[in-house]
Amino acid sequence: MDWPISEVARMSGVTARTLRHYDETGLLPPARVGANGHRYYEEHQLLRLQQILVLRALGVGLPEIDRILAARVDEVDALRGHHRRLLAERDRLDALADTVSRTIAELEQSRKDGTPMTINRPENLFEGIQPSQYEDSLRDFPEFAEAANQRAATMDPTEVEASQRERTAQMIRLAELMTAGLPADAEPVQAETDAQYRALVELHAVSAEDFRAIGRSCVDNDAWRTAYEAITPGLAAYQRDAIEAYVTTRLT
Amino acid sequence: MDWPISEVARMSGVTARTLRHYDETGLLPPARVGANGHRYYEEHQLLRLQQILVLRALGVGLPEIDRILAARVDEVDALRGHHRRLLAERDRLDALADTVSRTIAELEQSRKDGTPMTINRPENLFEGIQPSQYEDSLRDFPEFAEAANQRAATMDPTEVEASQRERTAQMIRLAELMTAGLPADAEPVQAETDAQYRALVELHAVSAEDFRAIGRSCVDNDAWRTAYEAITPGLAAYQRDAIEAYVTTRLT
DNA sequence: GTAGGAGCTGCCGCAGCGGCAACTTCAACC
DNA sequence: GGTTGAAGTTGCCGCTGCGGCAGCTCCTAC
Repeated sequence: MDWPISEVARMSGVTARTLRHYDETGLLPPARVGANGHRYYEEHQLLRLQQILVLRALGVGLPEIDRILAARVDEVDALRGHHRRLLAERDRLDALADTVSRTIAELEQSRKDGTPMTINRPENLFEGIQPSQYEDSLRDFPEFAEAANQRAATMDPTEVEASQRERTAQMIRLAELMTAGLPADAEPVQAETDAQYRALVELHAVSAEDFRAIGRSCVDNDAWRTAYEAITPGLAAYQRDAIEAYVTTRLT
Repeated sequence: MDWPISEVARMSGVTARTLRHYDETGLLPPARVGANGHRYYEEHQLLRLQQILVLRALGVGLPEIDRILAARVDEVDALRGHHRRLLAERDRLDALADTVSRTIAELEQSRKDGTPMTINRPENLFEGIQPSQYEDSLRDFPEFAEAANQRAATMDPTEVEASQRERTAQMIRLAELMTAGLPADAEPVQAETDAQYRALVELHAVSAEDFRAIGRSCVDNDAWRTAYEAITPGLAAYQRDAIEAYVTTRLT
C-alpha cells in the first residue's frame, strides 16, 4: 500500500518539508509521483526512511548516509550495523553519565572538606563528550594520525571527500571479495591489501609490526570495527586476516 | 590555576573557535582576559563547560542551555538533573535499538516465509526516533496542545521566547518557595498555582479534573518530570501537590 | 461557482559552528 | 635591536539541515 506525504510525516515524526528536502537531494525519492504531482511512499521507502532517521539520530550527515545506504550489501546486515552503532552510542551516553556522576561525587567531597574543588586531571571532566563518529580513528597510532592530519591540511574539501570515498570503496571491494568466498590470503584480496599498505606508506614509513598492529586494530578498536561491520558482518576480522597474511608473505 | 584557550580546547575536545563563540554569546565568559587580550579559564569555567557540552550532546540549543544554567539552584543538583537526562536519552537509544531489532526480526521472518514484508503498524517503525526535548509536552492533553499551538502561531519569536522564559521563571519561583520550606498549600504557593491556572484558562477552558490531571502529569510524564527535576529535585511532586491543594480549595 | 484542505516549488533565513585573513603579542634566537 | 614562529585576537564568510512562507495548483464538498 502507499501513503501520501502527510501520512509519512505523521507516522515518522519528520515534517513534510523534510521529506521533500530528502527527495530533492535524492536521498529518499518517493515510490511514485501521481498525475497531480503528489508524492506517494510505499513500504520500501518507509524502511529506508527508518535507516535514514536512525543515522540522523546518531549525528551522521546526509551525504554520508547516502554513502552508507548505497554501500549496504544486504538490508538486514545494514540494520544490524545500525543496531551496533546505536548500542555504541548508548554506551557513550552511559560513559558520559559516569563522568557527570564523578563530578558530582567530587563536588560533594569538596563540600564535606570545606575546600574549593581542585581539578587534577581536567581531561577527565570531558570523557565521553565527543560523539562517536563514523570515521576512522588513528588514535592508537599517533605518528599516523599526525601525518594524516598534515596531509589533510594540504587538501581542499573536495579532495578530502574523494579520499574518504575511496576509503569506503576499498572497504566495499573487500566485502565483495569476502562474500564471494575468497580466503583472506587469496591474490585479489592481497592486491587490495597492497593498495592499502601503499596508501599508508605515502603518509609515513610503516614497519611490518606497525601494519600488523593496524590490522589488529580493525577488530580491537571500536570505531574501526564499527565502520567495517557496518559494511557487512565479519569484514573487520577479514581485513585483519588479510593484513596478517600480507605481512607474513610480503613484509617479512 | 588557569588555562589558556588552547589548553581548554585540547582537554575538552571543542575548538578554540567554539570557545570564543561561547564567550561572544555570553554563554561561557573566561575567568579573565589578560593584558594581552588572551582568554584564561579556571576550574569554575571548566565545570560550566562540562555542563554546556553535556547539554549540547543532548541536543539542547545554546539559548536554552543559558536558561538552564541560569536557573540552577545548586550546582550539584543541576548536575543530577543532567545525569537524569543522560540516562533518559540512553534509554531512548535503547528503545531505538529495540525498534531496529524488531524490523530485523520482521524482515527475516518475511524472508523465511518467502513473502514481501507488510507493515501493519508503520508508526512502530519510528519508535524512539525523535529526540527527547527539554520542553513541555502536552501530548496527553490534545485540546491544550492544540490551543497552545494556535496561540504560539500568533506570536513572533520574541514573544515565544519571553513566554518560555516566564514559564521557567515560574518554576524557579516555585522551587524557591519549596526550598524555603513552605508547604504546598501555603498561600504564596497557591498564589503561584493560581497564576499558572489563569495562564492555562487563557488558552482553553480547564475543568477541576483537567487541572488535577495536569498536576499528576508533572510527576507521571517523563518530559515534564525531567523539566521540573532539572530545576531542583522534588519539584515535580511539589508542583503536583500545589495543584492538588489548589483544586481542592479553590476549584471544587 | 466558492471555500477550504492538501500539496507543490522556490526562496529566504536560522543555529551552531569551522575556516580563514589580517592583525597583535610573546618568547627565543642571532 | 631585528627576525622568526607560535599563540591568540577580531571579523567575516560559508556550510548543513532544515523550518517557514508566499504563491500557486488540484481536489472535494457544498
